[in-house]
Amino acid sequence: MSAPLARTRLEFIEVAGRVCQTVGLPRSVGQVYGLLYLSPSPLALDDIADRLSISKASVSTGTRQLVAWQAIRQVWVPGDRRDYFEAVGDLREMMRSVYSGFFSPKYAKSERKLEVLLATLESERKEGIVGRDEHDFCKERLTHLVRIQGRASKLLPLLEKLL
Amino acid sequence: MSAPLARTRLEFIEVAGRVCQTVGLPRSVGQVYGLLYLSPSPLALDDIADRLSISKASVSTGTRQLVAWQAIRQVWVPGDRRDYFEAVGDLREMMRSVYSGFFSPKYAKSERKLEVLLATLESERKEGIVGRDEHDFCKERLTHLVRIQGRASKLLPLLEKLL
DNA sequence: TTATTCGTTCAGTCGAAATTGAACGATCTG
DNA sequence: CAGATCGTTCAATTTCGACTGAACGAATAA
Repeated sequence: MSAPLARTRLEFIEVAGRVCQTVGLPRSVGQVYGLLYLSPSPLALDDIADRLSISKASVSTGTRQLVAWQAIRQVWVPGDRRDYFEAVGDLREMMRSVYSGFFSPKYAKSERKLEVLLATLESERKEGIVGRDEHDFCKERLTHLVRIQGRASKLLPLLEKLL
Repeated sequence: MSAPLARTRLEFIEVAGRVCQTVGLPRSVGQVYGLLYLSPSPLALDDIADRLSISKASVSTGTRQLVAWQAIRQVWVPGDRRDYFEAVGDLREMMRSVYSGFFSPKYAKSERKLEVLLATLESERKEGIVGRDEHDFCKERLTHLVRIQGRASKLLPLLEKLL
């Protein structure tokens, strides 16, 4: 049994859940993080499940996700063998790990993909599958993408520092 | 009847679709844009539907979305009363409008929400619903979010220029 | 006028992902 | 040792939203 959550925290949890949902992440992940972010003391897994009225299974998977992103950390509470969690105060660590674990691989992949596409385009030009005009047009557009994406790959790490 | 698409364009369409999907946008939107981006000449709505093998309904909603974002534009082809579409070559226009039409409102909303939450927290403190410790802790975390989000709102427009 | 063509809208379907409840292994307790 | 507690896993379910087909109004053509 624990004191009910203040409206401030309830609404924050709601917002965090919605934010996650609109970004394509499970709502429960946002709720767990929202709860922990405004929690002065660490919470155990069943506390989280109770307070959010969601299943322990969701909390289990959610916390694992958040731990992997370093958005929360697992802390040990003497005299209790349950797992406690607390939110990481500084969000930069989280953003860094989310970037390097999620965005960075995607960018690398798309970068390679663009190169492959340009090569394909050339070979298709040689085989006469695409005409000269179409080839020139596509090449220009694809190289434009390569330029943009090159700049982005330089800018994003910088952004992470400025934030 | 129209010439089949070269493998370059097919694969590009696939990539564009996947990218949209991972960002939480409909795959069809990405496909439409991908097709148009590598299209030397404008395409009509049924052309798009045929080449992508998706329904006209999807294309209709997709193009409307993309037009709103200024990612594509509607062009008029003399002698044909159908709507033709072409991709906007320079992506900066698109990013600007996507930012001001999608991200910016969200940011403004969340900013307001944070202020409201801070006010709620104060009143709940006055009513004794939250103790002093909890109040201080939550206030610190919330103001931290306000700081970050303030910096973000300044940085994003800058990023749009640098890209 | 009637018959087509074009694009949009809307209710219904479908699939993918989130969430759940139950079962399980592991670890502590009495 | 038996009993209880804790966290994870997995199959089943629910939920959510993209996608579709059909119906519709508007605009053109015959």
